[in-house]
Amino acid sequence: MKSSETREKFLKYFQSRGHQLFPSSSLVPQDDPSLLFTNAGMNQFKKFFLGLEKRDYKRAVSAQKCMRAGGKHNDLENVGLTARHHTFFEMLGNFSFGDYFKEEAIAYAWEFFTSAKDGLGLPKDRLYITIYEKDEESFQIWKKVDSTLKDKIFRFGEKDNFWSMGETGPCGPCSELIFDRGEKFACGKPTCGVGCDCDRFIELWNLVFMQFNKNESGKMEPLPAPSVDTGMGLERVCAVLQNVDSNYETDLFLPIISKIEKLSKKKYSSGESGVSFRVMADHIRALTFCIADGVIPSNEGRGYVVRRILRRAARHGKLLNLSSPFLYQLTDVAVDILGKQYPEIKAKKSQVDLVIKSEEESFEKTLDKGLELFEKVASQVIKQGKKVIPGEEIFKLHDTYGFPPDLTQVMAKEKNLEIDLSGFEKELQAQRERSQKASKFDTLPKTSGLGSKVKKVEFVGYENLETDTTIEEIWESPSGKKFLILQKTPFYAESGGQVGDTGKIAQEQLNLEVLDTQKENEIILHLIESNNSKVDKKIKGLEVSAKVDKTRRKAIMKNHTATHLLHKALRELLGEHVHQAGSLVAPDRLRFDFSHFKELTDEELSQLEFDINQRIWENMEVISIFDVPLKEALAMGAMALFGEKYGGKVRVIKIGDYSLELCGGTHTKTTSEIGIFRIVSETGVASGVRRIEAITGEKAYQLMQEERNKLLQGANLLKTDLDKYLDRLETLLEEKRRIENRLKELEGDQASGLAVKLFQEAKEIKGVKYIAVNLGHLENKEQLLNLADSFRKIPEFEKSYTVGTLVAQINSSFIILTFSSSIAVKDKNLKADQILRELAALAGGSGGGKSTLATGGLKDPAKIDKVLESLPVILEKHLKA
RNA sequence: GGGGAAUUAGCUCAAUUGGGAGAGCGCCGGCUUUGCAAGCCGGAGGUUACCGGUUCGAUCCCGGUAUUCUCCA
Repeated sequence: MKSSETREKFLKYFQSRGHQLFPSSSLVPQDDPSLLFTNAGMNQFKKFFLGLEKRDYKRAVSAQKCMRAGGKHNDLENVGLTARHHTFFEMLGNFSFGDYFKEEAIAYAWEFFTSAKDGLGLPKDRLYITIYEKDEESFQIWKKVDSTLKDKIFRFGEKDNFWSMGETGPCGPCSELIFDRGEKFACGKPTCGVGCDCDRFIELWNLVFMQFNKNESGKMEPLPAPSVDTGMGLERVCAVLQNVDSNYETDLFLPIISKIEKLSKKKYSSGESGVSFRVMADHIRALTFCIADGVIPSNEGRGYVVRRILRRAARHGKLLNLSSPFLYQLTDVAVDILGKQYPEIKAKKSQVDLVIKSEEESFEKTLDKGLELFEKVASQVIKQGKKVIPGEEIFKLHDTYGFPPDLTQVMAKEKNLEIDLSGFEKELQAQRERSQKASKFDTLPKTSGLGSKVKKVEFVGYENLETDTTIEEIWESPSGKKFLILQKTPFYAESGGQVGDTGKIAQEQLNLEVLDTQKENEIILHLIESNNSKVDKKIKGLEVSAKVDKTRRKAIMKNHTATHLLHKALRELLGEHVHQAGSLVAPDRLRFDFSHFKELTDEELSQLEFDINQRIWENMEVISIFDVPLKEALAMGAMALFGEKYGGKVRVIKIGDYSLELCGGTHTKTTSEIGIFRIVSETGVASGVRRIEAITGEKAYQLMQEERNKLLQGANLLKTDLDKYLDRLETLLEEKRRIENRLKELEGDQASGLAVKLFQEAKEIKGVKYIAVNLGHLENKEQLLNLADSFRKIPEFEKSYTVGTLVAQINSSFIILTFSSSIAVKDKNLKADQILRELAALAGGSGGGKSTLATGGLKDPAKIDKVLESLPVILEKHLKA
């Protein structure tokens, strides 16, 4: 059975049994900071299970894309070595939100697996069941569903068969369907059986029964409406159905492997020599999907996971003698296999290719750098007559320069060197401990538990900026922040990049300043000053008026609408590969991050600014449309980030016929309200991501005023008007250059004249000429050095034994310089730096330099004469020695 | 979140223990030569990322900030 057929059958089976079909949610979890990647089908339904959101449907089915790499579930290291570990995989699942429970879930699962008509038709005799040891109920149901199972139900403890969402919250027993792949796959241990970790008894489907709610004291209370969450790994099931030994031999992977064979001109084998093929086949899927979902390689968080996956794949490609870049050529096949089910990878393929290719190229650079360092290290080891590269060095190459240790090993072998792997491991372990220690105190934000006390707060702030309402609840966060919750509110809570509103909540005896507005799920929290003594439980139920700071909010609205214009203008100017990668909408500025590969040119930036201003002048209407079904919105061509909540209804912001975007934020009524749009900066955020900061309205006007004032001041200084500003400046600069050159020339002449004069007047001691002069004030050190240079240009100078000392005052400091002719250094050992140090010491100074030229400073100006007089004395001393 | 590194001309990179900021490519001008490639000479271009400290003196040493790379979580 083809994989697409298997997936299709699953979705159809449950759809025809009242389950709503949900498309896969994004690999980037929405509103869930505790999760690096979406790693199970239930992620997108978490809110329903927690009862935070209600929807009309009680049953759902989905094929969910998942990643397990980095974080708690980390399969990265195993990928390629086993038949069944993946970074990216698909999870098929059916869900019940307080509707059916164990009985139906088990019956469905059994029927789907064993029925040849509606289901997969798996042979019953090869199937086994596991349950939680204390879950008698499931045991009875399984027996009832099929009496032949009686002896094939195995009980396991909490570790294997009890599931929980976190420390607290929903939890319950689970039951797994196990398939026996036969003797051939057994590990051979005497203990081998159901539950063994080897490849014989593999878990195909896990049914989770959410039955309890674990509260903070650890007590488990029965849930009023128990739920079901199931997950089946598509890749495994396909391996079984296609009767192949490994997931990699299914139609989900084989075409990718064939393509690698073609590119590398090497043959795949299922054994150890096939590792690189499997790693690449797995990783290219992960890369394609991650990047399509907007995760771009970077050096932190999930972007870093993607970067590591890419590099690992690139390394394995190199083992097959492929020459970089090559990975991006594999996305074709991945898209062929999965593009129908997940259209986003098809839509973003060209962007994905670009990202992969440029990342491969940058890895290549990293390797080159590392190679150089390796050569250095290796030659040092050889020079020391040693045979082993120390672990510290391997670690440094890896830690600082990203040079993989396995590559170090290969390189070392070529030079007949060994590497100290255990030393490397030790260093790595030490780093791990350092990191863990540092992040120990970093606890995840706890939820307030408010959900049970307060229901959804009505937001009236799209239309009104003030309203009368009542105080519903007061909540103090663990860190001591105080929040008010109102029955309804005009305050916009921070979301979608738009900052929270500020303002006042007031009543006759009460006047509270709202410092910020946040939200938790659908509860809007108003942050108020915590030192206000009137804030206590007594004000609960009080009728108040809530007023948003109007000026601030209006500035925010201008910036938000401008952000939409910017997004659209960028796509028109640069291309469809531009996607939003984050944004900030504040009262004083807006910041917009987007995917793009080059710095924007000055021309592009001014074009962009012009385009947006033109939209403003066109006075386009900004319309918000509420409660549009997502599907419809997308059909209208609305821009949306993948991973918007599917199935739900959304709000769409339409600006004329120009821009259409999903958005919950607040906007101006027309574009002309924005007034002026000005780009302030364009910078890089990460590779492939650019950032534009801009200002609007009054802020932009202020900037223009400031700029004009600066120009006028400049023109004033240049004694000209703005028209001739540039001409005047150019002339001035040209003039300055000419004068500088002329000055240099004159100074040179002067200096060489002075040098000749001083050289002629030089005194002599024991066959060595010496010069000691106080030059008085000089402009800069350059002049002093020039003079010293001028001596060298006198032909007789370098033929003579000459030492000179010059002192000058530059600004407030006294500089001493000593020079020595080359042969004086060579034949008489009269080193300028040495002599200088001795001289300077006489006036509390110090200095240094080269043997022919040295400079230093003097602290005591009264002793300058003494210093100059001492030169012959010191020379004499040196000549004697 | 924690560690390690890097940042010098438009680009790629130098600068011997702290002692006058350089090369190659590119750019501009001139010359030479006319099959092309090029060659020769000259020139412009730098707040050595930013801020502070130590020092007579900092590209170099120390501290902080920013950005990028890299490893760990």
